[in-house]
Amino acid sequence: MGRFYITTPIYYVNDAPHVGHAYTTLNADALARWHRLNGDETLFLTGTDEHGQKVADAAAKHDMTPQAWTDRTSARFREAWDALEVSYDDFIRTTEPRHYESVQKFLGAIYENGYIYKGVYQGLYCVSCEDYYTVEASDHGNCPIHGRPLTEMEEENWFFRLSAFEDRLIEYYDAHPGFVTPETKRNEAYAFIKGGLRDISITRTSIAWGVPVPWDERHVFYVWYDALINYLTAIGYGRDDDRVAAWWPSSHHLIGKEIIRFHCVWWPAMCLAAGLEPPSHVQVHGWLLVGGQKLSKTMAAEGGVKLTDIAPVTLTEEFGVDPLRYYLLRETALGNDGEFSYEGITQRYNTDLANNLGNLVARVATVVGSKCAGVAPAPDPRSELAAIAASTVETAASAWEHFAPHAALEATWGLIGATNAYLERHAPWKMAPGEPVDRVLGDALEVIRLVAVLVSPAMPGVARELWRRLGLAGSPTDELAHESLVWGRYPGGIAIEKGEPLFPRINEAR
RNA sequence: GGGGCCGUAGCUCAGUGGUUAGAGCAGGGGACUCAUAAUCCCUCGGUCGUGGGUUCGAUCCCCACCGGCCCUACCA
Repeated sequence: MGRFYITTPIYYVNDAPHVGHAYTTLNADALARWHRLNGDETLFLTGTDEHGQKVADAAAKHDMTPQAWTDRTSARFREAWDALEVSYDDFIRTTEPRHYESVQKFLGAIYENGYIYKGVYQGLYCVSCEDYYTVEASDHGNCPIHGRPLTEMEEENWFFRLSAFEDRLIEYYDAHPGFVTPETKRNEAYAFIKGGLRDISITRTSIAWGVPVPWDERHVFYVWYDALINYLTAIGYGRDDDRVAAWWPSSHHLIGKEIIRFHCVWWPAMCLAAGLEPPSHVQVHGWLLVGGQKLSKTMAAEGGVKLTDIAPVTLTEEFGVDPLRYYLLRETALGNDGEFSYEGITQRYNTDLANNLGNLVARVATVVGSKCAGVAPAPDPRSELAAIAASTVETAASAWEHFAPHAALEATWGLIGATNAYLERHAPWKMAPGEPVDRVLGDALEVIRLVAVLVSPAMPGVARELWRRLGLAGSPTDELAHESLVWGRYPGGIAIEKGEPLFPRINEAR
């Protein structure tokens, strides 16, 4: 038993919560739930990034103060996560006083350590991006993102001496092989560092909506530099050193591949500059790409649908919260790009959830009803399923430890499949009531109990419902995994509930 | 311009310097009828993008090319 501190990126409030945000957040949630189940002291942090010119502009457009505006837009994320049963322990907003305090202390420490200096930034500026581009990065003098002409500008800025950390970053990477996973992403970051680092400008005078620079009131910190520090704010940086010391060594950042630079290069360098160890682990995930006919047809007016156009709620209305969670976790290995499609989620729902798990529960309940008068028998301690269950638990546990929810679920469905086959072989529905029937059905019920616990990080609602139908008191997460994920704990002798189909099949090819 | 990733069965993806390259789904056949027209068993199916090279031997290593994609310093 240890500690597990997992974070998502903080989401930019101007975006509406979409499936991409949900993908990251739900993976973090499942990992957090697994670790709690194992008795680890767990801290799961998410939140919103609320500074920058774009936020100030959006607020002005709605005739609101930036604070009032972000109060509203930040709440959308909380609501989305609550609807998806995301069990965050802390929701941080970069506009909170605690964050201002930590940012100023953290960057103040870097300043005092001599890694921040004043310079003049000269370059081609894009007003929409609020950023500069080099001539090479520009599109013939136009912004590569917005296509607008870039203007030549000069601004006095404070710079972070990133270039001073090349060697120390390389050393850190060499000494911590698991710092960034998967390995291909680690190599990407490593190669970038080896390629040479330039100093980066970290303040702005042209913007007011940000954290003031403590030693130069005319400046505010540029959004990214304040945003990263949220991971430390939440554990009390600058306010509670003991808490930082307790949690920071167990930190895991879950991020999308587009922000590798910030998390795998800048952020560890910033930590070193402030006199702190870098975070212990960054887990990078890939992107969900929209595929399939359904989404493209119905949701794209013109051009392709973007994942960012899809709100998680519209999917939960159609499939339910747990099936959506299952699909996002099961379909794609964390770290790889994956495909997100209407057809894909429908297929996962029908095959894995309805046909395999849901049908297993239904058929077992029916036979218990007809052969055991609805009273559950106990499992056989020496059942052939016991060994399969044990290896399933081992595989799943190892997968969760390695940030591989899809593998944990895959293993669990292997056990479900073995149990369906086991029933086929013994055909309890053909046997006369008695001890042999009881053994077979008790074994199947025990598998369902184990499955309830095993799927609880991914599908907490389904886990609770399975538990209830089995006639068990409390919830599947009341006991720690090492106690509950052991063959033979199902007591039997209790009335079970048949209930409606857990996952009614989705027919028709919509 | 620079850097990187990917291309393996109809689909989504695993995988390893060495005997017959795997899974799930889809397809085909059979069994069963407890169950959500579900389940179980068997089965079809791949010149591992193309062309070279290294090697006793490459899908896996190197080079080039073709095709798709990403990053280039604020969109999960």
